[in-house]
Amino acid sequence: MPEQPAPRDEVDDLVDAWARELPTLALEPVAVFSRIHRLARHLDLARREAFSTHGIESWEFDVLAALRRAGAPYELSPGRLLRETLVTSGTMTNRVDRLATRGLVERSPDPADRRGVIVRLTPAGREAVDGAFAALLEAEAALLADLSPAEQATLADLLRSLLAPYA
Amino acid sequence: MPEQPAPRDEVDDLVDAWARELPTLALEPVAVFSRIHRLARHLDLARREAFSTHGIESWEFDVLAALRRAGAPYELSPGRLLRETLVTSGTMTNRVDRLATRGLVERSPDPADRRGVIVRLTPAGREAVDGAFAALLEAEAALLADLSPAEQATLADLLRSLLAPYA
DNA sequence: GAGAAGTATCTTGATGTCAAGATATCTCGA
DNA sequence: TCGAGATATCTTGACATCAAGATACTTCTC
Repeated sequence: MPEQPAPRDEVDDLVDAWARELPTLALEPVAVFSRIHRLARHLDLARREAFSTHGIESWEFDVLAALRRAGAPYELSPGRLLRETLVTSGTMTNRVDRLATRGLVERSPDPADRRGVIVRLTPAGREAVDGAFAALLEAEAALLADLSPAEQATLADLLRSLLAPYA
Repeated sequence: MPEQPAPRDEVDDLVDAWARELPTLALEPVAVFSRIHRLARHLDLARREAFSTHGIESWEFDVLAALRRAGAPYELSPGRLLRETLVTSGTMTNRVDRLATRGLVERSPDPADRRGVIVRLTPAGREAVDGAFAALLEAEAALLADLSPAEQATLADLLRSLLAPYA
């Protein structure tokens, strides 16, 4: 039950423009995916903003958060980290290097596998990620304020359905 | 009316992990925004895949599509293009350079403003963008297949509400 | 109409990411 | 036990992007 329907947005204009130029195409997918694309972009900016007050960047949060979610002792392998964060191994090597330089993580050899490495959150890293996560939740909650709890749940369910094929 | 509820997804696991580690935080926003983030990523891959069969890349499509939507004679200024595609001026200069080299757009001086430039779609550019757009719609429609038309409309409406503050 | 401020585009230098490949180590079957 | 293939991480080189600034032109104000 939206209090009032949302006004036309930029994607409505986008769909109209395509409809005018290519009237024979079925444009329904654009209304969904173009909005997801744009929201993701705005979300990135909001994340950057929220994290900046805690002195970390989005890519740093992604890595630190994966370690934090793992629970004490906050350790994961680089391979596990890159699977969690969907980046390549070269990128992860670079990220861990820089986080270690900043003292937010430590690298140590894996005693069980001499090819392996263990990345562990330092106390400073844990402090940074916990603060940044709280700030992120606060910022995101503000973005959801116009939706009722029921609408939020409906939205989450519909998004889960779209994500299901990738499980 | 979903035929059957979607199975648990990776974000359900993510939320559970955070809840285990930080039980006092309200995690509702994560269920929405983390899915949007992930969907945007999968969507990027799907776009790349759909466009590759037409020999163009995502960034090329973004520029060509803006020109195509403008309608005949398919002309826009670089400034207008960068506002449409949300990139910086340096990026747009680079993109137009490469598209012109490939013969998909042409650059000419703006007769009305000697600072200005006009970027125009060539016939080859129009052919490329129309084919790529059809392929994109087809791929996106497949991703939406599990949602009923009513659910698709609900989803689009909820996303519009989230996007409204940025209008 | 002359100067100041605004606008449009391009250039430069730094950065983060990726793809491909190199190196070291492990695992499993013969 | 030996070797082939799998696995884990790191290195390298190329590239697209961005931020900041340079240049050229236009518009506004007095």
